Amino acid sequence: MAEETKERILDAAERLFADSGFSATSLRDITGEAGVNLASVNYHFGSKEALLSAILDRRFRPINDRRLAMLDALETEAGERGPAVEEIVAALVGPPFESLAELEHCGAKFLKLVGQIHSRASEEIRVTFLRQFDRVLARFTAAFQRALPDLDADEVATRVAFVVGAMAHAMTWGGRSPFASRASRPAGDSARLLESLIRFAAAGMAAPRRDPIAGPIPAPAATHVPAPAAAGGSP
Amino acid sequence: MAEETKERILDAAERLFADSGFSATSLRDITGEAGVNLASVNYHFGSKEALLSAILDRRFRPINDRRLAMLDALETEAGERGPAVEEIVAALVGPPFESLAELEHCGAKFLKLVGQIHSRASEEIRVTFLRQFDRVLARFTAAFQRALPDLDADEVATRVAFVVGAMAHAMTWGGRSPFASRASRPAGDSARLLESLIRFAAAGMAAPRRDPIAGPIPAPAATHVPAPAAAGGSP
DNA sequence: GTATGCTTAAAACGATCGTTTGATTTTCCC
DNA sequence: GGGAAAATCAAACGATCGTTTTAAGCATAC
Repeated sequence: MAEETKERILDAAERLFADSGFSATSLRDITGEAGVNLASVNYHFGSKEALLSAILDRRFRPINDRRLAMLDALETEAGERGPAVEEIVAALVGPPFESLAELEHCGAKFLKLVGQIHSRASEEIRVTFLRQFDRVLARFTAAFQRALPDLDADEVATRVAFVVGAMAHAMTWGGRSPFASRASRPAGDSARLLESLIRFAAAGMAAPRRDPIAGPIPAPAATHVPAPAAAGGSP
Repeated sequence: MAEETKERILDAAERLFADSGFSATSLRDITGEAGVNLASVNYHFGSKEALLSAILDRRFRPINDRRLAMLDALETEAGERGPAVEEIVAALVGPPFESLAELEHCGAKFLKLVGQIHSRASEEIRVTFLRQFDRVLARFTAAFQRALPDLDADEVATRVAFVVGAMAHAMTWGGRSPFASRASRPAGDSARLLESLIRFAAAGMAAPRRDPIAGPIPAPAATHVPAPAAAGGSP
């Protein structure tokens, strides 16, 4: 009954961290939900922080391995000119969604946790564990750079960050905006959500670069809008 | 010295919440940083949750007012056919970045807090305060729908969520991915970041819709990749 | 001057946190 | 079957949490 306890803790903690966040979830919540003793967490994992690392490691390692394997296959297949933008995007954002589909309800909450981690990422976690993302991001940024030679390196890195943000947000909220009052999207069509995300991200990555010739962008600052009168602007 | 204490609390709490998150920041951290007494928070705001609401309200109200004012101006100006996609995007994501520029260092940390809230949004906060986002998102979704008549309503809502995610991520991390080891982007070029975001988001919103004719998307599932061997795939 | 209303100050409250302890039970190999 | 190792258990530790209480400052109005 050794491994079972560890996995019960991992599952419960993954679910609770995703729902309520790391700091707001107590070890007593976790052990209560898992049906194990309070001291089991510190016995098996050493500390609460180490438990979080174990959760992330369990899910992220195969995801990142799969991302790199898909990118390898794409680059081998495409040969000289490199894979297309949409293919690279699919290799970057696809594996997390595949994990969602595989784990079905078991580990579905993990994706919410991913979104939380992407936006929080306490310093300790970042330096001790998430170093593997360096490798993944570097590989994908290089692939995008080759597919988009018109963009400078900074622009590519910035747009990759946009893709990661859109992905994390979609994972956390299932494609709906968090504040929309409408009922949330029915579960199960994560394939459709992934398809939409790939199209969106590929088009964004391939957007024309700034200042193809010159001149300021015609959009926001140009449109002079008087500041809204007082506060509380009703409907 | 009444208003000064309240604002010192708001400023310090905004900064600390943005850096460490809501649950991980104690009232003693806040009052220590602000140089005020511990009981001042509960005296002036009632509770820690109410303090967070006050912080969000102080910054979000003018931002959302400005978003709607810009959209109003765009729609008046464009007349029958409605504003362009890029203009709508600029009205949606521009105001938060303008607030960053105006507040400069004073309230710069607020954008990180925005990113945190967009990904966390504890239930109480969501239902009591952030209802105003319903109005904003409904208006902008309708504007996008008019500019992109080929897309169905679900697809528009999904893509708007992607834009919000990319924006929140950019606000939190300043356009760099959170796990990149490189030095963070020098502050001050938030205008460039905004410009990149507008281009990216506009292109993503205007991406061709799914299945212009038929057939599965050629990207992820099609590429058969053998699952990576064992765990621990080294560099 | 005293009284009144707002604000700050210091201290303590009960609750809950992550962690540790030491005894007890279970497991598994010889 | 006996015994060392691994795992679970109840209980408590010190620390810190959000909140409350009580008293002291300090203006202004009478």
